[in-house]
Amino acid sequence: MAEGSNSAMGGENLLFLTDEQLRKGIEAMFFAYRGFTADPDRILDAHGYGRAHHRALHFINRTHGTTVNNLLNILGVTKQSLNRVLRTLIEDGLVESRVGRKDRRERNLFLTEKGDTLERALSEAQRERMRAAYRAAGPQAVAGFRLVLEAMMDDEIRRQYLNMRDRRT
Amino acid sequence: MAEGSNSAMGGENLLFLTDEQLRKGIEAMFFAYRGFTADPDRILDAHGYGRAHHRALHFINRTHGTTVNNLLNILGVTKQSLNRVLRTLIEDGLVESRVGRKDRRERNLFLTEKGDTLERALSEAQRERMRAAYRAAGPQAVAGFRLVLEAMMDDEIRRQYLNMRDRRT
DNA sequence: CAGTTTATGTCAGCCTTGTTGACATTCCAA
DNA sequence: TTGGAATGTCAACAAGGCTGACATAAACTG
Repeated sequence: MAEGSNSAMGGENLLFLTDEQLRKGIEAMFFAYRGFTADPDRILDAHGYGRAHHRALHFINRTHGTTVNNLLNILGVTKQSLNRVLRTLIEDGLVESRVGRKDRRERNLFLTEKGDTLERALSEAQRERMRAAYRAAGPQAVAGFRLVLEAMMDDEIRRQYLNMRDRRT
Repeated sequence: MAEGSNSAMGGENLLFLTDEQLRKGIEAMFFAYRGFTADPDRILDAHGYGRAHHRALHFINRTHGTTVNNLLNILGVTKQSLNRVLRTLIEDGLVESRVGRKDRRERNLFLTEKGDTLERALSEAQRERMRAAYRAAGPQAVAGFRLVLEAMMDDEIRRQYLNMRDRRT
């Protein structure tokens, strides 16, 4: 009977919106996010870094030469908070900060080779879990997964997310 | 660690597993989780609480009379960390801690009426966003969403998650 | 019963990563 | 050329993770 259970009753396509179904979705998000961060966390820990470092490395790698201000918008933290993380990454030689050419108030951020190496290790660990989940769930599930996640974002963030151009599809 | 590692190169049914697709999925998780927590965070902030309090309230509500130890397993934090949060909730009269009947070493945790009120406000805000996302994405997407999330959890956690019996509301 | 294990709570102290405030530098427009 | 806006840095504080040590009470075991 599990099958046609969606459209069976009066609410038609709303039957899956019971509080119970929603609660399951909420808990799934909570537990899945833990898994999602678990593998990089282990690597980071071994290097004495935290999740904040990972996020910085990810988005610097993603948009070479990005400015601090741009990074702030994406990460949604204060500049002071980001700066602390950025400083250690620069001191440790993972990130290079170059004074902007056009506007010398800006700093353009790049990964060094060392930074790139760590970023690859982190993202590969995370991709590996994502890949396994995608394989287990199948292509159609993946499409649904992305749709729901996108619908869950704040409007402004979703706009940014969708506008980030793909690098080599 | 192949360089241009494009996992799609060989198999047609793996076409969606390019590094680029995986990266998009990773970023979608990151941004969506922010949205997922944004509404409760605002409410919590107004009450002087944090996310840790929300998690405790959620799972106490979800499993009335649960023990401290059980909560520790679900939340995946140390008892010192949980205790700090629990203590303030008890002091503030949101949670009641009763000595266990069967085993008097245990403490069974319950929400008071006040605790229930806050929990409802928090979960309703979160459900509302989830509901909107589900509506926007459609039933089929929701099924995929849940499948991928479940596949992303750590094995032990997934086992717990799946075993949590439904409370038919 | 004596000794051990289990469940819980508490104190102290550390770390990461948020926050706000103050301030220096640079750019730009009036 | 000067004042305001933008950008980034330094300092200090708070939340909430963590570990370690220890206390208590109850349960279990030989």
